[in-house]
Amino acid sequence: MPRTKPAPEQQPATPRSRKGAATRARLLEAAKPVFEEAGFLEARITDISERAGVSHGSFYHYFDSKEQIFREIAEAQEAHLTSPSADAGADRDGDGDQVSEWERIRRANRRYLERYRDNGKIMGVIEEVSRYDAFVNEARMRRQKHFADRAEKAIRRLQAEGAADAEVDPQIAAVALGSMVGRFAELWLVEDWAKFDFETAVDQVTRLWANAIGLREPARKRRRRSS
Amino acid sequence: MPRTKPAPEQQPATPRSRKGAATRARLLEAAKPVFEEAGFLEARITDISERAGVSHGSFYHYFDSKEQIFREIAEAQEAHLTSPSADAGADRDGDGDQVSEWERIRRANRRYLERYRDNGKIMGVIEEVSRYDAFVNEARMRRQKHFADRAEKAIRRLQAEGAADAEVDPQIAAVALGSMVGRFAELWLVEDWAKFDFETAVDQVTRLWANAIGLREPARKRRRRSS
Amino acid sequence: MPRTKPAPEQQPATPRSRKGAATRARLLEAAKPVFEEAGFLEARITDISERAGVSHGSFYHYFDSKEQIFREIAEAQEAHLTSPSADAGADRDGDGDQVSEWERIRRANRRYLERYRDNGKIMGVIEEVSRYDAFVNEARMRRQKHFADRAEKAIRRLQAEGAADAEVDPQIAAVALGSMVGRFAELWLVEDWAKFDFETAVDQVTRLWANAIGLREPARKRRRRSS
Amino acid sequence: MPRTKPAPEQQPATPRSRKGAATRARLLEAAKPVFEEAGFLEARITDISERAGVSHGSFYHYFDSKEQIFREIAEAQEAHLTSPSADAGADRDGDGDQVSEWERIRRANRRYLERYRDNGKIMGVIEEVSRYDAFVNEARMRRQKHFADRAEKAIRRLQAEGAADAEVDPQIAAVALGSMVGRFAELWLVEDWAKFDFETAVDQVTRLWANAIGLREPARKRRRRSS
DNA sequence: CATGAATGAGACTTCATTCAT
DNA sequence: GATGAATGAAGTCTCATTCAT
Repeated sequence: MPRTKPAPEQQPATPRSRKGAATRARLLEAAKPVFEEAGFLEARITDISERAGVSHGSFYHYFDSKEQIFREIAEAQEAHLTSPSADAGADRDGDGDQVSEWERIRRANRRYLERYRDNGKIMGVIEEVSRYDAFVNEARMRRQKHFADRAEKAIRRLQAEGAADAEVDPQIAAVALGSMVGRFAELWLVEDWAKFDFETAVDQVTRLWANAIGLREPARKRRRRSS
Repeated sequence: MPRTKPAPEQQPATPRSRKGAATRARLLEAAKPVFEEAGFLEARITDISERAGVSHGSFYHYFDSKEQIFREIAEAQEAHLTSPSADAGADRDGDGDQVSEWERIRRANRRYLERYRDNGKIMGVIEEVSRYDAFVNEARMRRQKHFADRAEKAIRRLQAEGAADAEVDPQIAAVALGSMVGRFAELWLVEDWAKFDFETAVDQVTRLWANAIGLREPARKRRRRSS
Repeated sequence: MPRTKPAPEQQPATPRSRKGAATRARLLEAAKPVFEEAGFLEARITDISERAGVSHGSFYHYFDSKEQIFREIAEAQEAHLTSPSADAGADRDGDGDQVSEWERIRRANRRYLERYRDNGKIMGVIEEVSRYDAFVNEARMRRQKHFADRAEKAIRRLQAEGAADAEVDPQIAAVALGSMVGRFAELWLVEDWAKFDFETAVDQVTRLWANAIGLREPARKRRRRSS
Repeated sequence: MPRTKPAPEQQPATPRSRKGAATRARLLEAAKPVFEEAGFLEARITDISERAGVSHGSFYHYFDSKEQIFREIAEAQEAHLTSPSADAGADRDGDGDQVSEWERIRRANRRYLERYRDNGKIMGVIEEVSRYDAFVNEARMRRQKHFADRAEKAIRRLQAEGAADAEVDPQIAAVALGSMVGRFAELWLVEDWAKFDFETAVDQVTRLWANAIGLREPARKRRRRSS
């Protein structure tokens, strides 16, 4: 879909001095809210440089174009979305026991939805831009792939253990369920489809996911709704 | 997200003469492939009128703007996507028996995916434009709502019948599963994520959907894979 | 030398109406003096459209760029420079006799110098632009070739008749003598090297040319200096 | 024709230290190939300083502007073109005899063409720049004058000796013949008009020149064609 | 001396939209 | 109804030059 020129991979000079690096960072910082507020198309270079407190020309010292700087922002955002959880021992519960599969899914979903929620605005713009900028679209697809691959592996493992519906095609299920979470996040947190309680939404998405692959909810140690 | 001017609700003169109506139709016909090939932003009025064999200025006899004509196309497309199946007695199988719930879901999914597939290009553009045109976005949301409402009702009914997981929140499930099918269609049929066999994909999405709400696959009358 | 992009051969729409043709012509007319006064680099599109009394955008309705319109002017100028003499029977003198070879050379030189003089300003700009615009340079080279070819043929003929120095290489002589007249015209009429009486200059250049190829001045019917 | 600002005659600080002088020289060295490859307009200060291995800003320690540095290069080039022959006793032949007038002309032409050939690229750029930089144009005119003056004197002398066509106007002939050699060199060696054997070209140009002023080829001591 | 960050004037260009014919 | 000429706002981008460190 996206129809963009190949995009010259060469940035115009990485800042060589400390001051330069600071200015570049300032521009990036300034650009994000501008894009969030105005959207990609309406955002003007001037808005960005003005907000960063630098001249018009300085912008071009560090970035080739509006596309260029946005790509960098999108890239960072996508990386953030797929970065591993900060908390160590994420696979243990409070008691140090190995958490259930169900819980593992819930945690992944919660993490994703939290991060999406905290960056809803820019996520919306990424969705927009990815439709006409091949580079940004590619970054988005990489995110999808990342989650799909993880999901596919998990499904295969569970099927092998006899813990999941053998009739499910792991590849298709991985994309479809990734789509479910991704789009649900967008509708809920960007498009304001409805107000859902956060933990409820996490639980529900998790249940749908688990059900879908035929995972049986662990009998004991049932999780108590938090909110 | 989408930020568009209110959009004056009045079209510029509905054609009164037969000739006028024909020209208008010609423009609409011409616009679709132009948008498909160039995307919304790149498409120029000139391209459209040229393709329609009409002068540049004539365009403005019938449409206020590029947005205007696109909205009409999007509207039609969304209507098509949600229009009821053409074949009557869709809820009967070949033998005239009431079809199973599972089968009903499959048919809905197949219909949606078929229609998405046949209009993949323009669907992609709608996705794009809905990000910055409130009107188009609204049409898209209407579609989502349409499917969500139907799904929600069905889930409630099945839960009441004890045929679906009572723990599932019908409202959230409806959005999430609608998202699943919608986004899966986009990734598969617009973004070329992977090549799936059509019927296999339909079956799989159906299974995921049914599993997710805890629907049990009908024991007898099992459907034979077609392709 | 000249380093220009290939130059898309397609003009943006030949005017289809009489009015359009008039506007286009007005722009061409306006462009010439602007280039003459400001030179190519300093000339701004705005200057041209303003002088033509049309809006900025109208310019782009008819021409792709400053280069584009200049090329057309240069092309016309070069064509003018090489166009045949208007006066019929140019090869007869007042008495209807066939004119001498010497006289023929003089007439060609006079014609060239007259035309160069009458368009000195724009010729200077062409010299300039031809250094960095391949298209204009090509037009200039075509002019050189035109004169060189004619000269070469004449020299060969005269050598065959035994009326010219057999040791002269017709090809080299043609370029060199063409260069002599061309550059002399530029220095004299564009660079204001010195003030020469017009007819004297014509006579002298003719003499040098004729001498150079070893042509003998006709004994009788000697031309009386006019000025 | 050339329209440039007066050009402040004061250079920005002649380097006082040895290191400074070296840097300045490095910049000059670097500038020449840059201009040759990119032409004047396309050449950027950055290209030059980069090639010289100096920072962008340093350039301005030594030169006021792009014009400034080019002028210096052009000046040097013009000086080189008009500098006297290195070989002493240039007016004697191998036997120590005074060389003929014809031979003297040939030597001057050969020297000029050799030097032009060895610096074709930069000569082309000088031709270009002289069209819009008064200073460079002046240097070019000085060259022309230099040769014209020498030629004029020679012609007068020969006429006085009865060895040249008395009807030739020495002043006009000097410019015209200088133009002939200058432009011929440009067409041949810069514009690649055609491939001529070097010595043949020298001979031919010499013959044309000598013929043009009515010089008789020396009867004896005839030169053997070398190549 | 050297560095490289910062500046900003100013031209080009696009194309949706208007309007006279 | 149809035509296509005319408009002009608006933004992008370049690069020589300045200047603080």
